[in-house]
Amino acid sequence: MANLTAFFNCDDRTMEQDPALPSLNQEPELLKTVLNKEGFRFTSQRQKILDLFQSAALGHHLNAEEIHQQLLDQGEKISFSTIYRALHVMVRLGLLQELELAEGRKYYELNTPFMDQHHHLVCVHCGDVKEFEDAKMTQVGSSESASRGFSLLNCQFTVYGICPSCQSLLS
Amino acid sequence: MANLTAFFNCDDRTMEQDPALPSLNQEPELLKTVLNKEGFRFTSQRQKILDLFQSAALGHHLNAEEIHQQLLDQGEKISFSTIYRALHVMVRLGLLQELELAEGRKYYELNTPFMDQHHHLVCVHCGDVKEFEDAKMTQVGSSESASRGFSLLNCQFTVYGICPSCQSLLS
DNA sequence: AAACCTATTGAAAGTCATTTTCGCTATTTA
DNA sequence: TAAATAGCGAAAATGACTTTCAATAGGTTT
Repeated sequence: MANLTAFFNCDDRTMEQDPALPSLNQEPELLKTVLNKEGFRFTSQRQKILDLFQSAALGHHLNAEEIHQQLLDQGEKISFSTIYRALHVMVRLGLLQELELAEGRKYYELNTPFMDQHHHLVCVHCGDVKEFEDAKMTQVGSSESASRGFSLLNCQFTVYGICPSCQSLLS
Repeated sequence: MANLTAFFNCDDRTMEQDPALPSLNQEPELLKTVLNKEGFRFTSQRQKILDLFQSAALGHHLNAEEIHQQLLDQGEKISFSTIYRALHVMVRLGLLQELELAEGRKYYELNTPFMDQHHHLVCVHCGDVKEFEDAKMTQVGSSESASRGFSLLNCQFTVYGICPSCQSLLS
């Protein structure tokens, strides 16, 4: 069986990801509402983590280490366990999306409706990540999952290559 | 910087992935040839691991644990370090492809030319993985990498959802 | 075919991102 | 506002890989 922790490991509550994604950017109180609706509690740590994503450029991805560091930089002490737990809860609630950028660690970014979903072009040498959008991806993802009776949660297209500057370094 | 071990961590030899993929399925001696050409040695362990992939259905993916278990089942003792090292070498040589199926571990499968590349539909609940093909993926991957000057290594489209049987379990 | 060089192996120790445990604190709910 | 318990931080644990190192074996040379 799969071990997709961010989807299923928020303690033991059984709950499905909410298909109607709230637009948190506007409502300062919305995080509390969304959490409480599902029996989670609002905490300042969770708000601060979400704030990081909201103040970054849309589509910017962060990992646990970077979140920890950015909070330290702004004078907030927080433990890694809290960060990981908050990330899982927010993925579960559909606020964040978990990304596999093939670097041995997980990245997260604000979840966006399917139509705006973007994908990633990764340089395997320097780790640089470029984002791009292409409606064909979402089409293929939804038609493929529909044809097999899957209910679609999300889809990721990741292209691995070597960026121009690394190409010149390597040659 | 990225930590894509299978691309870059085969000891310290600097070598690029061979763009011309040999079709190993026919030639029993080819593994030795391919290894020796790049200064690697042919060993029975490497052959046995490759055999597992070749005897499985094309596109079947295995992780280190499964390889270890299957070899044990057929009476072969092998260490995990040997398995991981062999996998890295074979990815480096273009014989295998590394997959990120978002389950906290890496999967491998026989590498196929781009035109036959297939993608994955994963049930996040039971972990079941279906394969599918769609030429649009490769098109988008190569045009996107070309437009940014990246040299394309490979691309993976992974769709996450809930399979029909898990849907009925969960409802 | 024996000698030689060094890549590869297995066992065990080490890494590192993430998870869990547990006593204490803070948010909800009654 | 008190009782119930979700969430917190610190530290220990986990698990997938990696590395180390002495012994072995593939490939090459003589």
